[in-house]
Amino acid sequence: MQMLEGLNEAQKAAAGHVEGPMMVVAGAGSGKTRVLTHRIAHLIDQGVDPFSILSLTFTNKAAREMKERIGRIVGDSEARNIWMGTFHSVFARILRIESERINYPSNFTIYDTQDSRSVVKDVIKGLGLDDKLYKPNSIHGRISGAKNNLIGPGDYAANSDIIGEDHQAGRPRIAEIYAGYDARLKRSGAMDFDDLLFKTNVLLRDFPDLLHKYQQKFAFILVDEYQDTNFAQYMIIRQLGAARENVCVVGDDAQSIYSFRGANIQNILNFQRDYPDCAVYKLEQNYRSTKNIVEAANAVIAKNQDQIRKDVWTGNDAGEKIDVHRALSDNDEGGFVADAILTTRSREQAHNKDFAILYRTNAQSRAFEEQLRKRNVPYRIYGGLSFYQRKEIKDLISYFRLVANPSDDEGFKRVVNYPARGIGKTTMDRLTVAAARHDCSLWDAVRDPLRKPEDLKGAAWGKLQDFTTMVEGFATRLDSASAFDLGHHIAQHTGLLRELHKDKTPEGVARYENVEELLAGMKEFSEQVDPANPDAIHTLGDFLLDVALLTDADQDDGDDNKVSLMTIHAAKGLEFPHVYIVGLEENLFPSQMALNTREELEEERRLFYVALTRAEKKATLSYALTRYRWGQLMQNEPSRFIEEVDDQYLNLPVVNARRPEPVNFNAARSTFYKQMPSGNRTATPPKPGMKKLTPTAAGAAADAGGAPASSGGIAPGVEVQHARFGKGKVLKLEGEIPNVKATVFFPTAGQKQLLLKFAKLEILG
DNA sequence: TGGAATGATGTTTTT
DNA sequence: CATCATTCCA
Repeated sequence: MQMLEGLNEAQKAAAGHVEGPMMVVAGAGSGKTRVLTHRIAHLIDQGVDPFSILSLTFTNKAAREMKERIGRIVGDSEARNIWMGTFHSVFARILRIESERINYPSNFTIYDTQDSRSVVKDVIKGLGLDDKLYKPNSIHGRISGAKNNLIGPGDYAANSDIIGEDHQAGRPRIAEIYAGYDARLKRSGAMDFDDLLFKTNVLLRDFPDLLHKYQQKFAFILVDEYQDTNFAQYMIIRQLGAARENVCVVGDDAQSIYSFRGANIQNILNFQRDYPDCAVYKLEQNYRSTKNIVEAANAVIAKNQDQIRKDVWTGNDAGEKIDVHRALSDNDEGGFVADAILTTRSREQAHNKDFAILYRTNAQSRAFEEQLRKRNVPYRIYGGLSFYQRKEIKDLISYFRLVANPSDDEGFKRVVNYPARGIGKTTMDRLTVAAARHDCSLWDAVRDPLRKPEDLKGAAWGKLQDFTTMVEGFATRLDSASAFDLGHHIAQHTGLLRELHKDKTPEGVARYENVEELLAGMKEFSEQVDPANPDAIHTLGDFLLDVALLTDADQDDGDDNKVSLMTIHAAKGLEFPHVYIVGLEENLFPSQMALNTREELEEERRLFYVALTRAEKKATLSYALTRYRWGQLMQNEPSRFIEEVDDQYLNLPVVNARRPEPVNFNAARSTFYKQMPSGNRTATPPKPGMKKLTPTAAGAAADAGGAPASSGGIAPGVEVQHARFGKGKVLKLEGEIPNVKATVFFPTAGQKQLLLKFAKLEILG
C-alpha cells in the first residue's frame, strides 16, 4: 500500500478503491488530483496494464501534469502508456484509427470554431437566407448544442419540439442549414469539435465490434471534472464503462461552470442511477486555502439552491481577510492591482508566479497588461486569442492541413490566394459553384478533369493548376520528411515567409516572429525521440494531429516566473498564493447575459466560488465605477457577489482619496439592489406582475433612489415591453434625470435608444 | 484583381 | 473599440 502513503483517510479510501464503479465528490482544494494520480499508481502497482487505463481530463495541461506526477511514482515508462488526455484529443485519436467505418479519411481535418462558423455562413448564403435573421454565430451554437445532445441533422429535422422552437423564433430553416453544414464538413473530410464526441458515439452505437473492442481495452476509466461533462461525453463513458463497470468519476458540483457548453450537473445524478451500487467518497478537507477564504467561499456557495451539500473545512490558519477595492475606472483598477502586486512582492518576498489576476471576460486583460508593463512586471496571459488562432499561424497551418487533406475547403479558401497569386473573387466564385454542382471539394473541382468548371480557363485556370500542383508537390514528402523540414519548406516555397518579412511595422515583425516560433515548436516536436521507436519520424501529419486541439494554456515558454492573467474559466484547477478577482460589477460579473434565470445566476455564483477558492493565502476583490465597454464609458454598480461575502471575512473598500465626494458603499449597494429586477435576493423580493411606468413615476422613483444610472426600476438587464417594438432588454442607461436615455435591445426590432421621458416602457416582472 | 477606405456589427465563458 | 466585410477606385 505504499502507493497510498501520505494521503488522509478519505483520500486513501478513494485512491485504494480498485474494482467497481466509484464517484469522488471533492471540494475545492481537497486533493482530488492527488487521489486520481495515486489511484492510477495504485492500479498499476496492483498489476493493471497501463495500456488499459483511460484517464480523461479537462485540459491537455491537466493531463500532462497528471502523467508527470504518476511518472514520478511508478516511473515514466509505465506512465507513458496510459491513455490520458482530454475527451477531444483521446477520441480524435480513436476516430483516426477507426475513421473508415464512418467513411472519413484517417487524416480528416479538425475544424475549429472559426472554420465552422465560416461554413455555416456559407451554407446560409447558399440557401439564400438572410444572415441578419440567421446569424451564423447563433446558428452554429444551435447546431453545436444539438450535437452535444447527440441530435444529428436527421433527428433534428424530425424532432417536433426543436422544430417548434425554431419556428417560434422565426427561424424555421435551421434544420436545413444543419443538414447542409454537415454535408459540407463531410465533403471536406472535416470534423468540428463537437463531431469528435458525436462521431465517437456513432462508432460505439453502430459498430458492436468496436464497442466491444474498446470496452475490453479500457478496463479502467477515470474522468476528472465530471461535473463539466455534457451528454455526448456522458454517453461515451456510459457505453465504454458498461461491460466492466470500472468507472471512476471525480467532480464537484459547486465548480460546474460549463453549462453554456452543454455541461450537465445532472450527469452526477445519472451516474448514481446508472451504477446504483457505486461507492461514493467525499473529500471535504481543504488543504489549499486559509480559513477565511474557505469559509467565505462556503458562505457564498450556500446561496445556491442547486447543490449537493458538502462541508468543506480546513485546518489551515485563519489568514488575512479578503480586501475589497473600489477603483474609479478600469485603468485605475489595473494600476491598483499592479501596485498591490509590487508591494506584496517586496513585503513578502513573493515571486511573480505567486500572483494571478482573474477576470470574467478576456477583454478585461488590457488594463492589467498596460499597468504591469509600465512597472516592468512580467506577466503571461492565458487564453484570449490563442497563439494558434492568429492569422499568420492559421495561414501556415492551413497550408499544412491542405497538404494532409486536400479536400479541406476552409484551408483551401484561406491560402489559395495568400500570398497573392492572382486568384481573385471571380475565379473562386466560379470554382465554388462548380464544386457545389458536382458535390465535390474545391480541390477536386480543380484536379478532376470531369468536374472542370466550364467558365474557368486561361490565366485564372492556370493559376489554380499551379497552386494545386505546388501543394501536391509538398504532399509527396508527407511521409518521408519530418514535420519541421516539410513545414519549413512550405513556409518558404509558398512565399509566406517572404510576404511576412516585407512588413516592417511592429505588428508585421511580431507576425514574422510568431511564425518563427511555430517553426521552432515544430522543430522541437520533430526531434522528440520515442524510446520505444527511436527511428520513427514525426511527420507533419502527426503534428497536425496535436495542433488542432492545443490551446494557448498548453504553450510553455521557459520563463514561468510571471504573473498569470486569465479568465476564471481558465483558472479552474489552478491555485495561487495571491489572487485578484477583478471587475466585480453588476452586468459584468455576474454577466448581464446570465441574469435571466436562477440557474444562470447560480452558475455565475459557482464561477465566483471557483475564483475565490483558487487563492491559497490571500484574495483581493476589486471593481471599477466606470469602464470602457464597446468603446463607451459605462457606469457600474458593485457586484452582488461582494455583498454575498459576509462582512466578517472582508476588509471593506478603501475609498479612493481622489474621489471628490466619497460615496457610502453600503448605501450605493442597497439602492442598487432595490432596483434589481429578479434573482434570489431575500432582502427585496421582486414585485409580482407588471408595473406601469409613467414618465412622472420614472422621475420620482429615480429621484428617491438617487442612483445615477438607473430609473424607476429600469436598469440594465431588465426586460421591458414597448408599445411598438415589443419585448426587449435594457442594455444601459445614461444621462441625467429627467433626460435618462436607455439603450434597449429588441429581438424583433434591434437595438434602440429611447428617452425614458417619452417611451412608455413597461417592466416585465 | 488588389488594396485602401469606409461602414456595419458585435462581447461571456472553451474543447 | 476592433475586427470584419463590403465597396470603391486604381
